[in-house]
Amino acid sequence: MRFHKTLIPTLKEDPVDAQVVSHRLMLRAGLIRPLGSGIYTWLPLGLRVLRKVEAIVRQEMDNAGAQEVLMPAVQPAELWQESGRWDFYGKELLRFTDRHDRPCCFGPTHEEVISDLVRREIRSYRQVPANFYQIQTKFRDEIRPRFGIMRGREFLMKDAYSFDLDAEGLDASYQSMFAAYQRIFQRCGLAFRAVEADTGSIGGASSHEFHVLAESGEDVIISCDQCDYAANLEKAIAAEADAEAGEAAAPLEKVATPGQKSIEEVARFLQLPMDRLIKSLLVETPAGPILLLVRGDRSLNMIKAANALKLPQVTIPDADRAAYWAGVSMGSLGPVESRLPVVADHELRNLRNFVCGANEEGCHLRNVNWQRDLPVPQFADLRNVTAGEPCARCHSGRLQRHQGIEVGHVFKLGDKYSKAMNVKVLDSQGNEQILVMGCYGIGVSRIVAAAIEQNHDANGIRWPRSLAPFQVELILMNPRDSNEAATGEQLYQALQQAGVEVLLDDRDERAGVKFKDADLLGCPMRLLVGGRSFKEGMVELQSRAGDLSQRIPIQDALATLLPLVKGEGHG
RNA sequence: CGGGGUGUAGCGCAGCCUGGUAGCGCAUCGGCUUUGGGAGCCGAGUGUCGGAGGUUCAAAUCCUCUCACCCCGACCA
Repeated sequence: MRFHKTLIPTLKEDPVDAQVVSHRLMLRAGLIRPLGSGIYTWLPLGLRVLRKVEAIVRQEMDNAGAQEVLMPAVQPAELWQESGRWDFYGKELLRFTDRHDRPCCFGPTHEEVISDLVRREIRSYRQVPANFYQIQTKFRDEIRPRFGIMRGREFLMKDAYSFDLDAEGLDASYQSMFAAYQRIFQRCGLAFRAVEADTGSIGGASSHEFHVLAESGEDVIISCDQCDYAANLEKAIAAEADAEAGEAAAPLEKVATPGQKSIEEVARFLQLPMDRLIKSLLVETPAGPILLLVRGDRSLNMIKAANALKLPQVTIPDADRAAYWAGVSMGSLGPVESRLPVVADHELRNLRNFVCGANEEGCHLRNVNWQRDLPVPQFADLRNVTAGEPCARCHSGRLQRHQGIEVGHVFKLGDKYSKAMNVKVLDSQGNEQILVMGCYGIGVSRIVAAAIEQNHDANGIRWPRSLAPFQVELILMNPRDSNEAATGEQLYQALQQAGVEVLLDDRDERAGVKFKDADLLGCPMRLLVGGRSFKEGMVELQSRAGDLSQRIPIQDALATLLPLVKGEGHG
């Protein structure tokens, strides 16, 4: 491809709105341009990278035996009403009506559509297992799109859906996809980790997420430093501490704690460690207000809370409503003689002589004990684990905390959709049987951003070889010099004939401009034709990684370069 | 959703407080000189000042409404 004939609008200055590296570099390198909040045009260079990811995904899915289809982006509401998600899915679902006033949505995912297809077309147990996938544009009307392509509203996703006769079949399909995903992310040259995950609004039994490790990641993942336990923070658990030999119950005591609101303030005021306090959190749910308790030094995880309560959503009410429900300000709220339903974190089960709000303005209770002072509540997993806690699986390791970008997610859906939508076949005995489903997503466009987060330096992108828009950028130092131009042209043609993807920078610009742009664009290899070395019959070969810089005779250029760019590597 | 911020040339910004000829840098176009890490000089073009309404002799500037974009926020909110 010729630079001067291609739209590659590089920017010298950092776009002011871009907060993360990948967003900045994608704009600066001319890969994308924004159209609205969370929606982007992919320019020629960016599209090449996107197609690289797509091709890798497609190959591995095909190899794993999945069949490619392409489903509609626009879907009728009836399907979503049938699965029950029309009401359950919140504002993220972009809804609209067609000219006949029929409600529709722009598909954020395709469980309903594929279920509908399969129930119509697949009748016999002989036709399963089957796995269908597509690579398609999705739209999710995110609360707050940000970080460019990383969390856009419109994005390119690969989604696959497996159908099996029984749980064993689903296990096999799941494992096959899990393995395919590992190959995909390896081939993309990414450092990633598979973790146990919450199932979110897709629903279903068990699931794993694939995270690219990066500081800018929006998700927190927890992993053990000894065994292979790894989980999303929304799901991660730590080993429970052993019950301590019981401290004798001390007499209950009400203490005035004027003006001491936060756990920290109260702990300091009473000269107690924070883990002797109980944090009382009033949350709002579709089932009304509920009081949640975690240890003073812990934090509540709302997703865990929603799961524990078996409710779709748990939110923090605004201060006025909270005070109305509680009858006291939040700083003095507590579970003793509370009118509200109480759920406590597991960790509090063995806590004795603890401190909590007295439900009386500016007062706390100390030496509170379950049973004697208040009924033993329901216990559940409500809290975030913290780095350094012992691993629940191996008990010898310690938990670590990383940030990750979720690029893949595999679920065992079970019969959640197939039952609701009546997806069944006749088995070998002639009996109807509901199929069990799995679903498997990959954020194709997000991988492009994640790859940049992991592969860049101060000067620009450093593409892994497998994703680079071009393997080689051939810089013509002075296109107006006919000798240099002719040699550059020959090399350009020869490389193309040898099947090498090459970008010819034939712009009539100063050398410095082309060097800066080449750094920014991040092709793994750079070939300089012209200038000083040319006068000596040489060209210069450099790697973007900086580990290679050599002069080679013009006639040897092709032979030297080819082995370095052939095949798929991680460069 | 709540809170905050910003909208002025393609991009980055100043001007607004205190109303009175719409500016600067980069980019673009032309010319000359340059030419190995984002060149220099000379010249040129470029704007419904986000939109609507209002106040005023006069509005980028003041007031009201509105739209868009960005940031922050779910353990004292």
